[in-house]
Amino acid sequence: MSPETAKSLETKNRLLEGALRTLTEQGIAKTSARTVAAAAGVNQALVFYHFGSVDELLAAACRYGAEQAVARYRARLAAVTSLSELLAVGRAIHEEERAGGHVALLGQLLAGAQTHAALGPATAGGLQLWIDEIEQVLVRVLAATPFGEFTDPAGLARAVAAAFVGIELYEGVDATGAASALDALEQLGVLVAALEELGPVAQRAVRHHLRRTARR
Amino acid sequence: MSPETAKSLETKNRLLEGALRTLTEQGIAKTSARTVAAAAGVNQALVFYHFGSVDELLAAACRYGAEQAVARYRARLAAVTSLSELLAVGRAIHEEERAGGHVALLGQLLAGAQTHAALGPATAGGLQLWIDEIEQVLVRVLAATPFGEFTDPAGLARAVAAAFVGIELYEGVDATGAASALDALEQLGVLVAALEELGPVAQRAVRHHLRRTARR
DNA sequence: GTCTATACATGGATAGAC
DNA sequence: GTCTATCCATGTATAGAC
Repeated sequence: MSPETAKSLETKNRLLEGALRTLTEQGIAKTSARTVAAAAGVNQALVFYHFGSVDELLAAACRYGAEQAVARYRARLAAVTSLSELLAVGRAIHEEERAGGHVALLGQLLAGAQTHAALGPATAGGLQLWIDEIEQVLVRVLAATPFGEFTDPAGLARAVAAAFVGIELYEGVDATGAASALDALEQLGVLVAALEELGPVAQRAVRHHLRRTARR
Repeated sequence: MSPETAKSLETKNRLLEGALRTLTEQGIAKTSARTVAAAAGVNQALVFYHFGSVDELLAAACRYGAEQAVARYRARLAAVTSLSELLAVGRAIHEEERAGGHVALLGQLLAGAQTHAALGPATAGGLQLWIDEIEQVLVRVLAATPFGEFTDPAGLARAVAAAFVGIELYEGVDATGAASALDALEQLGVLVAALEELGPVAQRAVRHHLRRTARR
């Protein structure tokens, strides 16, 4: 669009950061041009000058925030080589998210997308960044199990991402409940990890049984 | 409180229904005393007269709506006897939710609870109704598998409920993605169902292996 | 090009009419 | 007891100052 002077970029960045802070701390219901501008320390009308509308600012903030968040965890996810490790990393991310709230932010935008049509594609895009990372991990991890050929990493990655968003939102109203949910999933991970470690003979038997009964 | 005249109850009910309609159709961001009252066909100020504040109305609507929704599915959940059946019922519920949106409504309230403190307990309570139902099913279903003794139905029920809320919200911005997520989970259900049908000898072997490696 | 002052719309809440 | 008219706060958007 414009040549993007330093001053303009500075203000835009302040607004993006302000939008993220407001969304995570106040939620979509309390996010407005005024509240965001207050968090950013700039005049309220600059939202409209630089982004056209509140929705477009939020859409931009979504992309901006999701990229940052995913980049933050990318290395750790790339190091995962088993399902139980994936669960452990998920748990660690959850702990950080308690403070950062980047995932719950997607929940806020998902909720807002209901009315603010412009948020739909942006939020889907932000979630997609997570999905892509998770899918890569799942492809790697599932190939090592007897279940690899019966699972769909692309679909599962979507399920995992959406589920994680749900759990992060849930954590906001019942921290104990969310903790027990993650505990249970971790336990489930240990279970599957144990199956991963079945001897080669048993693995072949399971695989054979699955091929007969679990035809997709 | 008051003797609850017929007229008062009528207005309250209209407001509760109006709140549910507004939350599902417009989302938490567009839900206000005015929009709810418009949907209910009553004067805006009646929200405050009958419920004290918008938040208290939403909290009441949450209880009201969650009870209705859970009652609607209770019989079907009670009939579930296996994991794959549970997944199938979950899928069927999702299809109905596309129209009804009772679960996505919990997502909206979860998002709103961030700021509107009064919504937190109410939403947690609404979710709890779902969790209780799911937990009962899981207790029943898991006992029949070789994994029963290594899983925590209470925690898993929370994980399942939160995940389902996340997927319903996700469906709002990417229907195809949500469908593939559910497909993948269904496929996973078939997989586990196949393991359920391992012969008794193999089941004992798996169980034995788990006892050694998956000590909780 | 960047931002402020200002106009107009919507939302929350209550004093007082019926 | 039930509800309406009305007030003030908050939100969106733009016309015009710098």
